[in-house]
Amino acid sequence: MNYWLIKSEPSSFSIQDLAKAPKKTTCWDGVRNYQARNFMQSMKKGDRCIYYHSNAAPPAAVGVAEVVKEAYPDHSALDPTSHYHDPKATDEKPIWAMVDVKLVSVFPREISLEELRGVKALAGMELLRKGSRLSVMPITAAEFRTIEKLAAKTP
DNA sequence: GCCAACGTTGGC
DNA sequence: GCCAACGTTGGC
Repeated sequence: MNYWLIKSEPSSFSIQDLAKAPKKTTCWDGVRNYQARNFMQSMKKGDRCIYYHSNAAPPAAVGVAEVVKEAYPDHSALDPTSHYHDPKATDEKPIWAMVDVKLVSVFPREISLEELRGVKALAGMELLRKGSRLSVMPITAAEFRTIEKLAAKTP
């Protein structure tokens, strides 16, 4: 099993939205970055993802989701009315991919970016690199567990 | 293949 | 709203 961190802007789709979604599941569409797409394509069913709120006040790790469907074409790229439409995408070459993720848990408290930065065991995470903009990134099992433990205890 | 211009991300 | 960092585009 592999571990990942996935970003979403709560104003567009928050973890609370995921909790309210049918079967608490959503397709992770709209990824338009090749590196992030490639990471998504290597996701396996059962992999766990830290759900992270970007562009939030404060930006924070807010819960855990599970991959329930492996990469398949992102149909929003083919939809001219979609905000995520990509004119270069075709049925034969959809270019972009998405996975389905299901909510596992909403953390009892959010762990802000500021707090994450203060944790030594997390110092190697891509998320904390200056200028990091990747919306899907791998993390280690140790990092995943560290974040889970942080969420469970009061600061 | 270089690189300037531009658009986007995301923290603050 | 600002702006730094980055990715993409397109002229050459």
